[in-house]
Amino acid sequence: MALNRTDSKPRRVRRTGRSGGKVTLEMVAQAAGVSAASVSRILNGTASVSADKRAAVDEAIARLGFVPNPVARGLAGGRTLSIGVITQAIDSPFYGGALRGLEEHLGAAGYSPLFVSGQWDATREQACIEALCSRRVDGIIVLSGRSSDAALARLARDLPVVVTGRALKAPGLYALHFDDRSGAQLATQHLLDLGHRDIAFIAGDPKHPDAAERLRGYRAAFAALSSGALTPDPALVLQGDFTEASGSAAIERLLDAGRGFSAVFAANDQMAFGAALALHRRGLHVPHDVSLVGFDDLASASFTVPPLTTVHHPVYELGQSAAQAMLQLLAGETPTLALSEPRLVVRESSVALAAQGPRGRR
Amino acid sequence: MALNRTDSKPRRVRRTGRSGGKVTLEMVAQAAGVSAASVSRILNGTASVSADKRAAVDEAIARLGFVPNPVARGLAGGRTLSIGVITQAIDSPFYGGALRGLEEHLGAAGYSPLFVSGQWDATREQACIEALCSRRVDGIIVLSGRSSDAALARLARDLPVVVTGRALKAPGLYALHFDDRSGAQLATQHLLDLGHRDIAFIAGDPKHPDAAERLRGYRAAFAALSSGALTPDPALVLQGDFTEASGSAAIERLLDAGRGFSAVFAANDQMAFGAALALHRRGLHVPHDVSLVGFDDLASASFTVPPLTTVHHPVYELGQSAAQAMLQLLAGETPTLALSEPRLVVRESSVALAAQGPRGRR
DNA sequence: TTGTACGCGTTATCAT
DNA sequence: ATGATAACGCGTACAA
Repeated sequence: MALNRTDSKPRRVRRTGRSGGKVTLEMVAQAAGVSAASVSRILNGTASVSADKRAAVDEAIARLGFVPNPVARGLAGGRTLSIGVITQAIDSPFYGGALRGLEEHLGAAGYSPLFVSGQWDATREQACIEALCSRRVDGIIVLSGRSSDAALARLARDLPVVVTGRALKAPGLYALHFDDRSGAQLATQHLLDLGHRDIAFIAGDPKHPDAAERLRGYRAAFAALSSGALTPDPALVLQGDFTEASGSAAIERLLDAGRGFSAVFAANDQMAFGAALALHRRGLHVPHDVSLVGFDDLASASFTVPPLTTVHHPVYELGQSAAQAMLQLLAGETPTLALSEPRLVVRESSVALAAQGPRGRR
Repeated sequence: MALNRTDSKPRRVRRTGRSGGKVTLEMVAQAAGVSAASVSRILNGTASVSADKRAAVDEAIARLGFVPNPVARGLAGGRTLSIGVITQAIDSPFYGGALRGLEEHLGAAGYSPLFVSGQWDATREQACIEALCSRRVDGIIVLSGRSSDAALARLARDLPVVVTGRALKAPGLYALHFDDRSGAQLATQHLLDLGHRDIAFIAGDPKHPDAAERLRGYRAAFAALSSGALTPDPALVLQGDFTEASGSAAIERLLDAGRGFSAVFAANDQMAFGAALALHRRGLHVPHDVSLVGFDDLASASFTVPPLTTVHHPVYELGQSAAQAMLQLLAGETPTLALSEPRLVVRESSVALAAQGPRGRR
């Protein structure tokens, strides 16, 4: 059998050395005079190792500048140290902060987020999930997904899942819930406290659970005021879809209908911006003629003219907590953290009814 | 040897079935009655295959629901079908559109983008690049990076690189350049055409190449007007850093200095928004007292009060083209595509000097 | 504690 | 054209 071991034909190395000085674990092992297995064990903290071997290996790693290959790790160990993150639109002004929080906190733990966009489409979202699974992500975080609760629960049987924007309990899954309802109630209450009664509401995309919750909050504030007796005029509830354009359109319809109102509460800041523009076009000033309140507290909300009163939605914290929860799930622990409560940020777009001019009143 | 094959202890499969019904290429090969190599060849279009074998394999793939494992592919073939994308902030309102364009066009070609944030820091950016390389991305796209030209050229020797925001030529690298200078000149020219002469300029972060170009464009417009004789008052050039807050601060300083001005050109929309707010706080109205022009044409620019006149920066197209260029580089071709020219979008924040009130004039 | 041997799922090389 | 077979770089039972 030693017959063809004459070494007459030294085999070339295959890879041409792309992606830098490729130092393998095996090379480290050789340099340190130990087996590859030991190096692996040291890297992963598995089992114990003698101090001197560890020192030798550490030295070799540093000297050779060894960096483990995540791809090989993924194949061998089943862990890729990457977390799939499904967002609805990678360029959403709303989720931006969450993505940042995720990136920072997952990164600190050695995990890399894999961002994909679901485009508010259940089918597309499912395709994203499958793509992520095929890439062997260690877990999946779904930001306000369109998938059914059942689908997510099923997914959670295969790998850790963290979802936001819905209340859902299932093994291997953690739901991070923000209280949209009381946030909306807070905002409406603020306008009621200012003396407003004819408060228009621009609702969000009905397919979005948050939208329904915010509408409930709006109604709840009226109910709380009057022990259930008072309910807002249905004519003051306009349908929007969370875009600026829909906010503008809602105001147009409202104005055309001739129904008076002194304040507007939009289910998100983007619609509030659109509403402000439509009011402006009709010669109505915020807040002198109409008070305006938004929801989400986008970064730009404090720089609009006038700065927008809105409900702060802790998106960065959302990302941070989602990362935290995922990390705990991965560690086999059960997350318990919750999001902070909604908080009203009063700026300059809302004033007392008494301080407004007559034009906006009915 | 049959001694311990009594099946008294049925060996568990190692992987517990995570990530769905794991169907391997080998299983497909077996089902189709061919070798694994052939299946691989069919999948990759390498070499020729007989029609009947191909049919059998296709059938088996469909029947078993086989989906190739990108991780194993990455290890074996050296290609991961993933492209690293370095952005400065994952939640930047400016680059959002570019990320979307990248995701869509890379995805259509079967590639997945890996988004990482450089945080405007050369060191951090370098770390990102190394992380991406260790994950064996097939190429890297750098959106307005802070790395040196030399560092990028060096990187391009290892893998295809596409950069934006700088003019740079190197083998394996393609630079996608947007003409910030003429864009800024366009905007300034617009204000000059409207009769303005005291045009303040809020400059961007000096560490950003675009910022310098936009300043040059501002000056060039004055030079063009007067055959080089006219040059804007240095007191009208304020330093900003591309944030809303810096735009506000710049206006504050300008107003405090007492130097009159009838128009403001901000080097990006965010600073223009900040400027608008600062003017508002000082009781100056846009455009009645001061005309205002921005740069970038953010999605929100058309919904501010009043809608902002600005230079359209084709960010979505930027992402699309960067993806295209990367794909061509990957295919061994030499990209030739260029970005469309800057285009002024006139909205309602800029009017003729003659139409303005006296307050903004000096 | 440490080393050996094998497996992860695919591509590439070398035969045939 | 097609099939064995050896990598790819690492994790991990199992043995020592």
